[in-house]
Amino acid sequence: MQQGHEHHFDPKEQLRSVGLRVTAPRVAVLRTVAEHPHSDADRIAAHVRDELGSVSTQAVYDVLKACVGNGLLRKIEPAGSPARYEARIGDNHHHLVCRACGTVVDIDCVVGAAPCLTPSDDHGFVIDEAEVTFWGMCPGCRQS
Amino acid sequence: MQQGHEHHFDPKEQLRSVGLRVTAPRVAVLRTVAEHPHSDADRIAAHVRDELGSVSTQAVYDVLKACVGNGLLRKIEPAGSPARYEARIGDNHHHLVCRACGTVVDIDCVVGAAPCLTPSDDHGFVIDEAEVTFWGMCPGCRQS
DNA sequence: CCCTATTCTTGACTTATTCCAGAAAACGGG
DNA sequence: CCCGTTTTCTGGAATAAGTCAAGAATAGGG
Repeated sequence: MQQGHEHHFDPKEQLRSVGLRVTAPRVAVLRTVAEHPHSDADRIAAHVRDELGSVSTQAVYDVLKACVGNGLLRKIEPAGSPARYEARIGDNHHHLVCRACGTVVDIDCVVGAAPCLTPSDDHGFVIDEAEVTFWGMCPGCRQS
Repeated sequence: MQQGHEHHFDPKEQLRSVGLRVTAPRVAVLRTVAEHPHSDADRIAAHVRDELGSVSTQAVYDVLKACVGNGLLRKIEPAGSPARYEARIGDNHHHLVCRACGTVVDIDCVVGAAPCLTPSDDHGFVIDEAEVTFWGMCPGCRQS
């Protein structure tokens, strides 16, 4: 991987900070997701196995669940693709998905404080999130 | 069902208008979805079987796919639940989903011309839809 | 009213994910 | 530094949602 570590991103420290044990699969999963955002479980498992030799599918799912549950990762589930994971959490950004190849890219919320967050009628619900997904065709797929 | 047919909604005519054959399963599916919006395939199949006696699961999936493909129904896939279907199409409304029970309710787009429809950077994509999903807890689940 | 294209049925199969029970490894106390 | 407990990881099986395939049935135009 050519990408540098501009963020000085430390998976071990992240894990400890939320009270999770530091294990090789967890560190590898966190690093993989940071380096390849919007990967699905399969792809993450493949990368982790490249790095560690052999890790069970379940370990990958368990790690992902633990990290999502502790706020280290975010899980997104665009219709039609398996769940995808990203390390960029805490900011209110959205996603743009290609209908053809499923590629996901991040979209910063244009309108600042998210006007979409306030529906006209909340039907008595307590709303905690407004998720925006843009759908379209990526440049590559448009040429086919 | 107590709800009247204010809309003078005719499934047969709808089917013909898009060039689909009129069959009992199709009519029953369209009516079921109109009467029970946001139902999943299983629930729709159950209602259709109540009405017609016996219809295969595949027939239901085929009918749903045909109707979605021809613009008679819309398919929504909130993370964590099976796909759901609704007959309200053509308007740009959104959805509010209960994190606990999965109940879906319709939300009219507050901000009129949908400012969210214009992301800051489209990454070269041709965007054709902005889908907004609100997440929260419904009144019923909040009490548990 | 018949023919043909389309649709429906049955049943097996995929894909994504979860469950389970036991083996292995991490971390805090002695 | 080692030990025990707790948590995690492994391997295999199971589940849920949806799809595929081949033949039987049926809608509707001519």
